Amino acid sequence: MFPTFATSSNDWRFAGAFSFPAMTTPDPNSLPSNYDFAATEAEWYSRWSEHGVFTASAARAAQREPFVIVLPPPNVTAVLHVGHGLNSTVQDLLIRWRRMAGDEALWVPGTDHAGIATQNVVEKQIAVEGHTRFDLGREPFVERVEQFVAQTGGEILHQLKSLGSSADWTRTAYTFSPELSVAVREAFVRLWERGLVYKGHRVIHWCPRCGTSLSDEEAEFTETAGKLYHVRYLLADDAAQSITVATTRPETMLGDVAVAVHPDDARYAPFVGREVLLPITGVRIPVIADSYTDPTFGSGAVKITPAHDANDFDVGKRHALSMPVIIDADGIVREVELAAGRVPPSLAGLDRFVARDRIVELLTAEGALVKVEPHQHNVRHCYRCDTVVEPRLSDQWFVHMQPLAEKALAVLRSGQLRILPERWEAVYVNWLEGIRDWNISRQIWWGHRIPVWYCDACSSTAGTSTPIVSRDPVLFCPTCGGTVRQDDDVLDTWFSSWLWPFSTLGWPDRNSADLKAFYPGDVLVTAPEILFFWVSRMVMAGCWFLDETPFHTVYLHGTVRDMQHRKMSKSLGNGIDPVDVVRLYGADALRWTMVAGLGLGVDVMLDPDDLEKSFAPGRNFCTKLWNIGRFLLSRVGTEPVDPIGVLAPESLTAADAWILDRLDQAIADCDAALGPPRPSAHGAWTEAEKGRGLRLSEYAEAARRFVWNELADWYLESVKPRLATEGADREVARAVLAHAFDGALRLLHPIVPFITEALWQQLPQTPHPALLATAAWPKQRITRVLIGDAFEHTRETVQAIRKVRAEYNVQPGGWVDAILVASGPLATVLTAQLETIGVIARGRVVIAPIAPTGLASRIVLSNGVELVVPLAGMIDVAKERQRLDGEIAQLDKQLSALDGRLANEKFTAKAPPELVVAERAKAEEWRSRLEQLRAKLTALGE
RNA sequence: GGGUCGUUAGCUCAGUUGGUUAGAGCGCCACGUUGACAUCGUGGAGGUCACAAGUUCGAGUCUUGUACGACCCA
Repeated sequence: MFPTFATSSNDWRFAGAFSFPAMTTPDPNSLPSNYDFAATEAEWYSRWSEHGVFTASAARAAQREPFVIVLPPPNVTAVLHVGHGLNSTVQDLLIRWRRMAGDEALWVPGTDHAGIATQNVVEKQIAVEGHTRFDLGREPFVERVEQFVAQTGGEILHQLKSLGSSADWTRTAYTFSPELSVAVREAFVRLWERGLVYKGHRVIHWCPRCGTSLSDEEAEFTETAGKLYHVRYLLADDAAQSITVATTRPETMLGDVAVAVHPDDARYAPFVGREVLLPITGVRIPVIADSYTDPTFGSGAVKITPAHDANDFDVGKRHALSMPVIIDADGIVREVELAAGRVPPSLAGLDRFVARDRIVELLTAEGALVKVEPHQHNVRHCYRCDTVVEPRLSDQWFVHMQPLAEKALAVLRSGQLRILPERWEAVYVNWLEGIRDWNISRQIWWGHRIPVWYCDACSSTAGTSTPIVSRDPVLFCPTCGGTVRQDDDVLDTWFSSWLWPFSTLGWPDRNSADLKAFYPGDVLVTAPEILFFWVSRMVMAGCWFLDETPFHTVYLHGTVRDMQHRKMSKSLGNGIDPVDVVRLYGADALRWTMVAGLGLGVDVMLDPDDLEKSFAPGRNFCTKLWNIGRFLLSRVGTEPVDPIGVLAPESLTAADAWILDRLDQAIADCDAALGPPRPSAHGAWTEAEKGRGLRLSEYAEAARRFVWNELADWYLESVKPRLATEGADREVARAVLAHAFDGALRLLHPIVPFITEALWQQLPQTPHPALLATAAWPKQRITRVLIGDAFEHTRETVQAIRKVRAEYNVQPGGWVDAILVASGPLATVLTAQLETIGVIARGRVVIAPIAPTGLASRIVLSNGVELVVPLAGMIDVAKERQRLDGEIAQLDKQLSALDGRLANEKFTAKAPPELVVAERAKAEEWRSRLEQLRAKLTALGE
């Protein structure tokens, strides 16, 4: 059922062919002049699906190299945007490439339950009904979210199909499925058993709107124009003296427990150990010395609010200070904990930002506000709802990350893992080396409930509060048999997605066939934004739980931006809906546009206001390819062609040899741009191969150049007359034409799968193979038929004639006379080319041993041959002289530079000898050409 | 404040260990509908490789500094 791949055949065209019940072979002569991408894309996607092209097999993976990519799971409620389009195009390209190259290619798709994001969506829905989640209660709310997900979730996966994504949909996974939930609990329990999960009481990032804690990564910095308030705190024992502190958040002064100064700061030395009075409330707090204080910032004295600032929390711990909480979970100022007498009635119940304004007023009234300065600083915002994050003291679950980070660093250093572009490796290392513990508990309801239970009876009687941590639900206390209650918190969404590369393959079941066959995977394709959120955590999880990095390559692609270089986003309204693009221009046009513009790590610029212009490269390419195919196939016809391997070398023309050589070169260029697909030895990248491959735009350019600039522009033009005459040479031309186009379509298929499949089906193949999607990736010929560079002479001659024609505005239909002045072997080579040159350049071309005299346009070709185009009565002497003058001037300049270099003894002595020899030869060549040109100029003047 | 990187044609970018006359796509200019293709063809213009100094026979490429910019982290 699946193709075998020839290893030694010179003829890879049929190597991957496997027979299907005959498909209809429409007459290529009747291909419509306009490509119907909508119908074609729908038809071929369903045929690929029907034939199981996308479905990988663990059994087959034993016989060949597996190649595995896991899709970064989009949020289950997400709608496709152009970033997803870019991301999945890259993955599909790689998967299709490796599938053709003979790997057992597996692309695992799926979605993420996206705890906070999804909960927010449903909360907004019920808000319309005038309710909060608390009105509904936990279980009904979760049911409501489940319903919502069941009804609308996963739509994005269907949208991905319209882009041609060849993911294995039979393996579609979901981070909140029963199977993956098992993996989540397993991971939590294992980390607990190793002492790496713990419950901590500390200041975390709190989103008052979402009502939950956030990890460091989820609280994003935004540059904000704020104010720096300088507030005077009077000494308790001497109201004549004071300390001024600087703060950006005056409302937190209600929770101040100290003023800290640097121990070496002489200005404040006399105050240390004494007390100051908090303005407004009059609470007495000590002045302490702590080296955390930066004496150069603000006044050099800083207020300490341990419950509402992570750094202050550390200071508070060091000095055993109390930690009053004065802002509650909703962001309201009040006496929450240990704060009796700290919040005046006039401020209690106010929102934190309203309270800030009121406090500033009160401070001003009291005369405690010294000054206010404008101040640029970074403020953390919730990555889900953009609310300003409130640092808040609370109980949370953490993972102690350092042991995991060490493993993730080790695999990078050993070369088992690489990141492209390589500069991101430094960022990765930097982050892992300074890793902080991961807050994994969230105070929301939508997510994996933390697998921890408490027995109230035991903790009150025995005085132990040891939680019961379990893989399976706990119904009764194992100690006393009493009732238990489960921890209310759920796990961070990323705690399930960090297991994605193996939880989707059946882990923790070590005997899972998929896990054995497909772990570890190969490439992870994503944007740099989630390097820490997801990528590095997956590496840590893979290394920790399975002792192997989950992939050997991380490919970080650029971001899609608009013409002002702004990231495309819903809020800016500058997004592009890929579904629109597919509807207007087709998936292939979208894919080509993105891939062609995708330099390594480079952002893709698209104009949301001008889709036509933005996607013109892809649309134009597809149109051109369709026209090439339509014309070429109509000329080749439906009769079977000879396999290229059976053609006698001597039956090939210079053009045949040239295009076959160009195809070999294109294959080599594409392979070099894409590969190597995996480390060649011992699972680790060598220094030499580490930075190579995944140059997608180079791959696209190499394939484009071949099919457009070489096959269509030159070979197809040159072969027209041969096809018009019945006979052996026509059969050679047909065979070469079919072979070259077949190779081009194979090279292009990973980028533009639909149009290439549709065209490929029209090739006259025997036996008729089934699908390009599973055909073999092209290989260079082992034996090259070399006929020198005869066809290059043709190309240069044609271009020279065209230049003369353009110069003198010869009508396209008009024919010109041209004489090639040549003798010896070169004359022989050119003689064989005269007809071809004539047809392409529309010239009556002859060879002559001596240049004819008289007025003519004369061009010296690089092979020394003089091209003479008489153009009777049309030659403009001034124009000819100007052209020759220009050429002579430039060549003269270059030659003097070269001569200067050769005259430099240091150069001839120190440069590599072969270079010196080459440069001397070049100088001679230029000198003789210069003489030729000067002779022409002289002749012109006579 | 720390880290990483960038600055090459009007725009977006290649340029792999220093060594041909620095390339591509798009855009621009001229001509053109010759029976595949105007979503196209042919020809052409356009760059002191940010700036300064250094190493070298030789620098877009290596070193240092300056300017501007981007991204990540605190």
